[in-house]
Amino acid sequence: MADRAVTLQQVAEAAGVHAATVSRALNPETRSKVNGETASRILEISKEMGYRGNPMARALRTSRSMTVGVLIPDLTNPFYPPLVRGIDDGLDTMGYVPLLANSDDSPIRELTLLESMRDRHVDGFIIATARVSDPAIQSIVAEGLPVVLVSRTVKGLKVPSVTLDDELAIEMAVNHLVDLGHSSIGHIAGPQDSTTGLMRKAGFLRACRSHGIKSTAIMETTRFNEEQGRIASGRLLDQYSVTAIVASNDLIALGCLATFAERGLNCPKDISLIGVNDMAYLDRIAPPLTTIHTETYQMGLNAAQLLLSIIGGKKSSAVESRVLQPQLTLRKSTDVPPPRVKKRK
Amino acid sequence: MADRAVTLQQVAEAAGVHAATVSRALNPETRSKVNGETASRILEISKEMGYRGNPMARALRTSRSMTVGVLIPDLTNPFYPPLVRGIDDGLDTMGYVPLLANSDDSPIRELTLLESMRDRHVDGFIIATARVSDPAIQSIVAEGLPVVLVSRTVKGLKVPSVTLDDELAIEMAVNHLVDLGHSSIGHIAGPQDSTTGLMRKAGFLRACRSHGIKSTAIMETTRFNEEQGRIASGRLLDQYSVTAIVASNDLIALGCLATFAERGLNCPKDISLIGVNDMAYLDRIAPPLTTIHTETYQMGLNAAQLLLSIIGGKKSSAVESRVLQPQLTLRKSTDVPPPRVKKRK
DNA sequence: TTGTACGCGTTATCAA
DNA sequence: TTGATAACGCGTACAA
Repeated sequence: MADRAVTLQQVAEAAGVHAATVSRALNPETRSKVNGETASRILEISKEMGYRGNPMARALRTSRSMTVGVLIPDLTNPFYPPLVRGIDDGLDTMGYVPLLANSDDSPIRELTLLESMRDRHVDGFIIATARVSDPAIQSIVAEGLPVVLVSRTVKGLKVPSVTLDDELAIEMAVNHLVDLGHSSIGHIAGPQDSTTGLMRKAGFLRACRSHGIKSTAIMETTRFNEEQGRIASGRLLDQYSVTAIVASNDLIALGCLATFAERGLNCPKDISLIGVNDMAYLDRIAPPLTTIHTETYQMGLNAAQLLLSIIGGKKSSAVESRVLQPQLTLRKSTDVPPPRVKKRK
Repeated sequence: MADRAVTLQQVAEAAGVHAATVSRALNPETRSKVNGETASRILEISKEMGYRGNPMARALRTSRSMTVGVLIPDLTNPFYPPLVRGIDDGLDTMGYVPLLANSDDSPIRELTLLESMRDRHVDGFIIATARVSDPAIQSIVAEGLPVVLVSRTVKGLKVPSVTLDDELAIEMAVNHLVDLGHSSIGHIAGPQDSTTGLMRKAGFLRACRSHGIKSTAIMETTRFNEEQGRIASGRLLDQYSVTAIVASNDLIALGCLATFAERGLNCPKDISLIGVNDMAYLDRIAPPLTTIHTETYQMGLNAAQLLLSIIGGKKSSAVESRVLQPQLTLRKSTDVPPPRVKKRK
């Protein structure tokens, strides 16, 4: 049963022509250079024989592996599965295959992974682990390899990217809270070495300013996760008296909810909360989380499309980055502020 | 900046030896066949020159691609990210890289993907999409390619696998409910063309029998998802009067909760619910879901290890499958049955 | 339109 | 212990 792979040579012999002719006939790009009849005959024979071609030989010859390196922080972070799924589906349309790896947000691991993928001769990269300053990515870009950044970008690096309008996202969140009547609003900011954390904090500051409310109640986290969110929100509540919190993302928001529970705070009656991303199953938690929706799947799909266009020959500097629009998703974690705010000091 | 890859030839010239010698020196397996001094000299020079090697050329020559095909139903199903992460980490230890693809539980897509991966000369497969009868997988196995099944298996196919003890999992669920005093227990079974759905239903029947309770309140779904769970649980409640439901997995349990909400049923006061897998963030929903915990990450890690041992030369028939032990995780969706059960007929 | 010849970068086999 | 040589399977100038 275990036939060894059929080779071009064998097809050629069976068809009574030279291997080169078979190669030309099988490649759509060069098929025109071969007699129509013989071409279709070869096509038929190769199909009969179950010819598949050897991707290694082809890759060695063309130095194109038909693979793409996909780098994300951590697949078990619920933000990424839809993103990766979008990338997968996008790459699949052109016969490309992703080489997926998790960096756990470690710069050295990112470097290792990037180099390992480069050594495997991937045709390009889709990177979701970018930091504001990221030498590893810069060096990959400097080598001239096709790169698309997704979700996060590198400051000052001119590379195509697909991102959420992070500033706008937070502004929408603040606007929503202000509309409800809040004026003491806190922010749990994400890591400031990522553009998402950075831009969202900037958005918070700008929105507060535009509403004329002072915005000192800010705590930063070092990771976008629940634990960090729990700790930071605890510190925030220790130091400030706020009626609402804008979390830099949903995971951090989940941490805030944990803090609320610890302190017997009812959300949204005592305090309102809003997150960013609208990760899966947030509508099922208690309380269902109001959040800013991100089209994560589309983000991945777009990233794949951009990269494919670059691999296809388009100058990297000529492809324009895409910025996805955030969308307010109302649920139950935000409400009007409680009647009276008790000051701590 | 964009140096073209350093080749074996170039290192050889720089070291004043033949390329073959460099090859031998660089490969740990053959290093003993080369003079110790020259070996270390070559090693040093190659490091200096930043020699990386060309995986395509190597693969062409050795017909080993250092890649593994990983097939799952759908990455956005929360069960899979930890599984894939385990696989990733397991493969990474030996320098292998996963080629990930989603089948969406479509048999034809599974076939296409499997063939496409085979054509890419992956060194083996880790498959999480198996159906009870699965010709595509059988033919891959028949071709002699290394395969490890994970989570689900193919009936009658002698292939190493890593699975949960599905029957036991459901038995534990039923036992828990019986301990609480329930005697009218329903089951939302998963798809019966997957061993998980099948075995879990069998476990349900067996457990009921052992407790001497009749177990006719069973509804089957065609997919392991929330929507199907919602529909099936609706039908179950229309036809039977039960005080508790065992869902074949957590997603289905989520669907049950949706039905409860629709009908104004309080869980667990009016009806108890228990799921399987303990997917992420189930402790945050309302009510926190009691479930049977699965070590999903370990499952993936183990699968990778088994596959690597086969690729490493171990006879597939000689590696023993692993069966993971389920674990009852108590939360808030199960309680004693309501005082009086109103019969419908 | 088709065939020839070579090379992509390695590794394996043989001689030396 | 090392060097020479072939071969893995394919694509592509170039010649015919």
